Amino acid sequence: MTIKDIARVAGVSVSTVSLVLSNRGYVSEKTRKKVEKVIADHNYHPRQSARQLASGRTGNIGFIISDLHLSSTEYFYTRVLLGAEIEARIKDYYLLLTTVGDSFHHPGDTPRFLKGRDVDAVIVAGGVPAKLVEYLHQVSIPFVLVDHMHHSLDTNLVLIENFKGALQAVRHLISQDYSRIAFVGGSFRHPSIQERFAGYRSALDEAGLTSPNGGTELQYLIKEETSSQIGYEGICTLLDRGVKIDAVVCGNDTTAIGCLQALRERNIDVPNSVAVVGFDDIMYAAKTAPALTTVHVPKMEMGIQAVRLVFDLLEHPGSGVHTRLIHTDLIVRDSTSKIQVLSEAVSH
Amino acid sequence: MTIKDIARVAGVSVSTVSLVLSNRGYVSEKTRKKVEKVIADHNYHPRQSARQLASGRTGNIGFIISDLHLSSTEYFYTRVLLGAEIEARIKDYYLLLTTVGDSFHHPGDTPRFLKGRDVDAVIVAGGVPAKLVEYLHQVSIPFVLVDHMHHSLDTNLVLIENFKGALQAVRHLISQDYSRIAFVGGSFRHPSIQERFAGYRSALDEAGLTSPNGGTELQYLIKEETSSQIGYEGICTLLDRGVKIDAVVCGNDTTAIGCLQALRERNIDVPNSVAVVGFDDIMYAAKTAPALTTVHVPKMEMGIQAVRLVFDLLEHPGSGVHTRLIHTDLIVRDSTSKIQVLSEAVSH
DNA sequence: CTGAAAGCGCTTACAG
DNA sequence: CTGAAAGCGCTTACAG
Repeated sequence: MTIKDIARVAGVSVSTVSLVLSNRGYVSEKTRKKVEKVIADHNYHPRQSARQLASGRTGNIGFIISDLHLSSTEYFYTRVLLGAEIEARIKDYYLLLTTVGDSFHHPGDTPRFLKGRDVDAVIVAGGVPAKLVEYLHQVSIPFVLVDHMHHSLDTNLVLIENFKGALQAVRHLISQDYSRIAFVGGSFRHPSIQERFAGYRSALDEAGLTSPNGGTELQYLIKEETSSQIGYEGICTLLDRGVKIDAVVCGNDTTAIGCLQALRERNIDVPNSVAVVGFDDIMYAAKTAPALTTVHVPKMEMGIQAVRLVFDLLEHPGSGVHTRLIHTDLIVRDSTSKIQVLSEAVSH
Repeated sequence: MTIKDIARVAGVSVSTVSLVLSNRGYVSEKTRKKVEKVIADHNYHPRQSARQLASGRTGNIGFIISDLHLSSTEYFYTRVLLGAEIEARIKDYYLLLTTVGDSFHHPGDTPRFLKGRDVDAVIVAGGVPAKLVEYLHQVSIPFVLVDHMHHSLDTNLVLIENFKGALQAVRHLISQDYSRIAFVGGSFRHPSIQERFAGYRSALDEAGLTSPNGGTELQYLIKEETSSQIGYEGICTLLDRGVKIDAVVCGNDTTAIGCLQALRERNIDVPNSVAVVGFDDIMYAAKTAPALTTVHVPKMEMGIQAVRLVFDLLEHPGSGVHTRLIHTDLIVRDSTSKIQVLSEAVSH
């Protein structure tokens, strides 16, 4: 079945069927109904490739994510992708997924959907090489960075309330009478981690808890990709230095899980001796022992907002760059609740 | 730049350029070189949509996964997807991802890439409604089921050595002097779990460990989707029944993590009082306390094999159905190693 | 081994 | 509000 067949059966021209299909232009109610019935009766679906070729639009959105993010420690961007997929489906767009390594050189590393221009726009999730962002900018394809920024280019963004989230987490710790609050985090060049760290410091300042030397003895900051390994090493390093801490704020949940592991191995009670706070609220955060207090980030919502922003860009070209902030919430669980009965399964 | 421009610059016909592009037919070495140079010089890439329309092929593979698998407890199929993506890229195919719910009715739930026939073939990862499989069969599109089967249809398959894996896991437990070996698993209708359970029972039979009443008092089998919650409840149920166990084999790692949590809360020492074995070797398996002994399943390899099988089907239509078995390996970690020094961080 | 030409199934000005 | 026709950029028999 082609559009021609539908036109013939419905007794109208091909143009009219096309107008009905794309839901545009002026078609009389009567004609529309008639055509729609024939389409439904024959279970007709236009061929995407023909539409693409004729219209010059692809109906695809490229989704770029780093190898590391997708394949190692992160259970974060998968959910962003899922949200994006669900939103894209509404407007009948397809998501074309690809991964990039930690270096980028055109054309060897250029995602193939960019070479053939098989996408109308691109979503970048998480950290990628700056050169890739510059390339996207240079070829002037509409694109959105999710949970990532370029140091100088002004781009469309979907960002998390990292600063506020960390601030609230530390305020919570302080309200629970913790005062020697450390920070452990990897991926320190990632803007989200930097902002979380900044929120942490502001909260300490605000409470007058900043130590004379700036509190650097309480900080373990590493450039490497965030992981549980870094949390493990972070705690061990601080303790081995003899630093007195009664709480630790982590760059994200994965890191916090490593902290919990190290504390467990050293028989340090959480939360009575040391409290632990994560960030992201990945699924495993609720499964740790004790269950992890963390800052909830609505990951699917990030994907949804990214796709909506893409549609806006496509519909209103030349409207400048836009930023959408994603709201966070502190989730208080057992890892920061000092007074508790041990060995009791209440989380179920 | 279009194929016409390339032909003009190279001084050949459009047909010749097309032949060079698709790397088919007979083109003289000299002509080929000449054309390839022009293509490279102008950084020309053919428009997919035009190729698709003219050839009748889409260059896309549909990837279907259930909502539950992608969005809840599973960190398994994401890796299968990644492997598939990497392999598809080699032949310049795109993967079109979609999720399906736990019921399926045509046409409401039909993935849109099937409606418009935007894919040449389909990969189904994990459990999906039987009706969806029947629909794929009925519209006679080439498709491969990964880690899943239909009860009566004969389809192309990529399967795990579940039986052998479970058999080896239990043999290992027996060699470590465990003898009261329980099985805890969800998704009991899923063929992989059934096979794992069958392997477990065969190993017990083989060792003469089967109890008079068939050992059902050692089994906790649930139809619900596999999760850590099920592992938690499974252990609690068995213990509350007063069943004596010294080891537990789980349907998968996620379930095993729930078991570990329950045992920890009841202050039952793992592995000295009870050993725990998982299946899948998800990333978190190495991060649990104690680290989880499990059966390694090469998840990316499953995706790679699925895509290769798809290509075979596309290249050799009518060659019947094929099954590819994915090899597994037992990974022995701390959760089954009775004699160990406690509180020592050796896994790093 | 190479070229001329039809055709894939749509969209989009344009004319009426 | 509707129709006729050009055109999107390729592939593929077919002829030579």
